[in-house]
Amino acid sequence: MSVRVRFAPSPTGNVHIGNIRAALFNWLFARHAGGKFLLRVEDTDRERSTDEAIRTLLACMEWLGLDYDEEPVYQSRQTARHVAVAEELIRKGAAYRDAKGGGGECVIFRMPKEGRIEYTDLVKGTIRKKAEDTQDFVIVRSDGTPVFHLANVVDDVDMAITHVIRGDDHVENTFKHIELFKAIGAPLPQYAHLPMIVNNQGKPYSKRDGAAFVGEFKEQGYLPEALFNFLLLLGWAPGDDREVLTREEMVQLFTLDRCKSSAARFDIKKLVWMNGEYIRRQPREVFAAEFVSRVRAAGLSTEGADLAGIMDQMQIRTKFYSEIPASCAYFFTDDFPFDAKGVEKRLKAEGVPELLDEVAEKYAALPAFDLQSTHDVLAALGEARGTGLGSMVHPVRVAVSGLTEGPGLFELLVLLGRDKVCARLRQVARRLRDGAL
RNA sequence: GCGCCCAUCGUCUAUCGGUUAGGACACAAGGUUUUCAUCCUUGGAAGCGGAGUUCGACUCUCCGUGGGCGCGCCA
Repeated sequence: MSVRVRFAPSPTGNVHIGNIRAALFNWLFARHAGGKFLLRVEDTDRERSTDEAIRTLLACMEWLGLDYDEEPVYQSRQTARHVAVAEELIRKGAAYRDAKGGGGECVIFRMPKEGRIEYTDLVKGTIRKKAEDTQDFVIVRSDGTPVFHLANVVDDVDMAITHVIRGDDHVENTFKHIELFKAIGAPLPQYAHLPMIVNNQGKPYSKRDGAAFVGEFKEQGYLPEALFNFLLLLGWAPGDDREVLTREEMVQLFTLDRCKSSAARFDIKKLVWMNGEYIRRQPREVFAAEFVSRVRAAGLSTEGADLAGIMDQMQIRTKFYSEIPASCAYFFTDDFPFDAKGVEKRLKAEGVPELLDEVAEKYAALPAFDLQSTHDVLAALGEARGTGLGSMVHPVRVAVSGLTEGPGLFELLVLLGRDKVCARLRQVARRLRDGAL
């Protein structure tokens, strides 16, 4: 029988990373097996399940490349079917009406009273429980609406789901679900329960622990491929030492028996590293497209700039695309901001304006303005003053870029070009004398 | 309280009875008295405790301990 799995989120307006990870594992499992990955929107909470919330959900899935097969099923449209199944269960004697709890009569499902219920979890192994430790439970509320367990199982039956891959927090529910499947007379799916993503305290990772929703990662400049890869490594490993994998490798290598059964802490530092790793590995055209669009979106013009040279320098040191305008503005405009600490530390020192003027003068007189010559001028000056190259480099860097970090200074100078460099050095010297910086 | 699940470096993990317990992130040092980053090299860093099974346990079993989850007319 061919594999059919589903992602069954209830749209709340935000998509939690723990949730999307379940989607990711389901997707990988389906793609690996050549089966179907289905989407079921559990929108029975009409308050929160707005059209907007559903759009957010779909957008997050698309962003991560989690494409689904067949039309999405909207659970709220299946209510009549759920209730009909409950009626059927009453007829079979598997459920009964009761009025003890709230208002009117609800429908309660009968759990076995003796023996044991057990199943083989594809990641956790055999899980069993004595029947006496289970209790009958409500499947239709007294207002006539179906409860999660019923809806979930009936939909899985109707969608012919073969494998239920979901969070750890459902291991207990599975006993109820199995009995429901049996009572309905439907074949049991196989189960796989994924460990949870937890915070430093071992509690389920939540918005209080940092970015917890897919949308936040997107806003903060994470690449979907990096997030995807990182989330996969939380609970799964290929078995060899590879960590950065292509989507194809993931699909090919993914199996549930390689999933871990213990919870994983969310370590943002590794995600940050991985994001930089993905940016570095991107083909130049991809990086270039993103780079240019970020620069232009910040209102800067790339006219006349040595884009290829700049990108050579910047691709290896970019961790987030979102930081590009700030880290590169000085390449594209003379009106760039100065880092206050850098100014204080490198420019507000005795003799700096004179130094900058002198450098400008020497640079202007150079027969060729290149890596070697620009370096030699500063080296000679440092030598003459007995202060070394470092004390030349730092003020010049801040003067021409406003920043204390960036490409190697001489690479940076050549990329800017002699005219801009000299003009900026003189301008900064003037502003320093005028106390305007 | 009852039940279920889990337990390797600080973190993510490899190991499926025999390894100097490997890799990655992070950290530290060096290559690099021009920064940041990249790259390379090096370093420190782990089997929760106790029994048992076995010639031999990180690995299997049991008992503790710790943590998580479940026990809704929530999903």
